[in-house]
Amino acid sequence: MAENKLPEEEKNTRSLNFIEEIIEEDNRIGVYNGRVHTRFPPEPNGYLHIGHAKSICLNFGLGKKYNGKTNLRFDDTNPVKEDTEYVDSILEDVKWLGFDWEDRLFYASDYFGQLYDYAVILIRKGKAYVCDMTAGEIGETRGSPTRPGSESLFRSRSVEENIDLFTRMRLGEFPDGAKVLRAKIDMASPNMHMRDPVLYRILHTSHHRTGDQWCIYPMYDFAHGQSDSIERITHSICTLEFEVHRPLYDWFIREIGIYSPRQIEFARLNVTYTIMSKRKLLELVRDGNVSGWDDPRMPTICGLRRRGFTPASIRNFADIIGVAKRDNVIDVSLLEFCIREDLNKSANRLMAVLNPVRIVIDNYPDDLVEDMESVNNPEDESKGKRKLPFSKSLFIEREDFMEEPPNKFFRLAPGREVRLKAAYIIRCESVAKDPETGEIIEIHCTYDPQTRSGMPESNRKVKGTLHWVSEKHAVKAEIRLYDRLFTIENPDDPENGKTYKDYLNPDSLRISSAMIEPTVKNAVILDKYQFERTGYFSVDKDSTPENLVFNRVVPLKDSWSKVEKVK
RNA sequence: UGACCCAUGGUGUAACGGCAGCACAAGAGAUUUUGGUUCUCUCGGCCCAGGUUCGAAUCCUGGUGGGUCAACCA
Repeated sequence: MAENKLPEEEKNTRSLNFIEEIIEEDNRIGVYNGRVHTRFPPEPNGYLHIGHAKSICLNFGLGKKYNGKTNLRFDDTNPVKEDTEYVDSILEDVKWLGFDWEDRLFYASDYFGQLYDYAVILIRKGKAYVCDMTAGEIGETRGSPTRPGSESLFRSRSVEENIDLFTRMRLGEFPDGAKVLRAKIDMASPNMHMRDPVLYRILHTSHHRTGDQWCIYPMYDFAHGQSDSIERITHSICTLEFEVHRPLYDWFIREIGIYSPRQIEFARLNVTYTIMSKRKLLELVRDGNVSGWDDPRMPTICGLRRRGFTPASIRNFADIIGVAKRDNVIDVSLLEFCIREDLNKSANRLMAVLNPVRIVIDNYPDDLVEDMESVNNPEDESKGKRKLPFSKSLFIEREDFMEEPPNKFFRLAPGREVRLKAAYIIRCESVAKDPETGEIIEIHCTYDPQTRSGMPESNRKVKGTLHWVSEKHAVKAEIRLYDRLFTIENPDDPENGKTYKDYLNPDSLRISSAMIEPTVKNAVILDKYQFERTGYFSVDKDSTPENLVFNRVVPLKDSWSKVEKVK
């Protein structure tokens, strides 16, 4: 009993990350009456990636941990970039990751009316004004981080004039770019975001949800905090680059005089050998460097899903990497560890030969077929067993045979014995080669009938165990082998004169085929298997019953190839 | 030539003034009908300099290094 309790206790006493500390302190003081309400606020202008997954797991995880709630809100304030295609994919991805926003799906565009009223409040307080300068002029008069800006000539317009102009902006009397609404704060602030930021711009563009109802749209800064406020969010968690926005976030809430959530910033996720920037990801798709947003090499959620990652593995990854404020680059091997750990326990095993060479058991009866029994998953007895047809002519991996084996080679070689998993121990007697090329065509073996799995003699120790598949029963499938998309750890940090594109890995996709045991015929899209001794594979969406296609999620750990490389 | 943020093994992340721990990676061994899994072990760290203190990774000061900020993007 007491022992059963231990892991539970450990879990509860696990140290808190800095956000949890803030929340617990807020709860202790009673700032939000012990209420915890978070939100995940994507802009629907692209597909979600593993970095978003970190944020999703964080926000929904916090909601769950503190018996609170988590909203899904689309930050859709820029109709130029946004589209329902992205809304749909985001909905699907969050759901797939295993999170539920229940009845709390919101859009910043739901609040356009309210936001407009907030702007009017600021105007009436003399805290906002309509400015006629061009974008260029506003930029020039903003100054620089080290030099104060200068005030707009329109800064002193009367409240009445501002109300009139803002109303007419909304009515569509002015063309795009003619006027903006600006906050009246401080053009000399050391924080650039406080130098009379733009609140509203004129955009005669149809919005994916509000259509042509509006021709002025709020900027991020004017929409985000107020949306949080409207939804009674307690802790508004975002990434580090918004840290300098926080004074402005608080300024709007205070000046408008509404409920105040608390913005907290954490360091975004980076992973080695890939990129996380939406813009660059989009370029890869547009330039055809990958097949699409869901290319299995992409760090997108849909890419990882297609590759064969499980929601649990990604959630676990997000949990393990932690949350802090310092910049970080997570080693991709940690992600690989997470999916291996999950699939090792959940994926059934299959015999699949990726690079086949024929072996003939010379002393095995020509037409005999025996059913060999093999466990589906040694980690999970409940997964049962299956039958593998065995016959005279088989395939094994070409790499599992060497004519002149080095020291620690435990596999098949002339005169050597190995075990065929779940079947017999065989001995290599001779090798048939192509007289022209010298390539091995056939390996001739003999088997020991007393060593069939389960028989007493089968306990004989041999150095190696190989996977195999019966030639006439084998099912051929297409195999897609993936490697990292980039050749350097941090493609975002290229050498002088180069860009991330210069580091694209030309071998990130290798298409091959495999001979697989007949059980594989039952495989359907997204099914995951461990191909014995080689790796984890997932059925691709291109797969059909006649033409199976597998993605390699990740290879098995391979300490032999390491030994080989050292030589 | 500014403001703000950050700094713990190779990579991440703990420590709340009291023995620097965990995970991944790396290395060694045991087990194994997967060179997988599992188990054991090893390697390796507080950016620097002062100060406060009986005692500092932790607090203070000053350096150094890194990041963010000058879209009518989010």
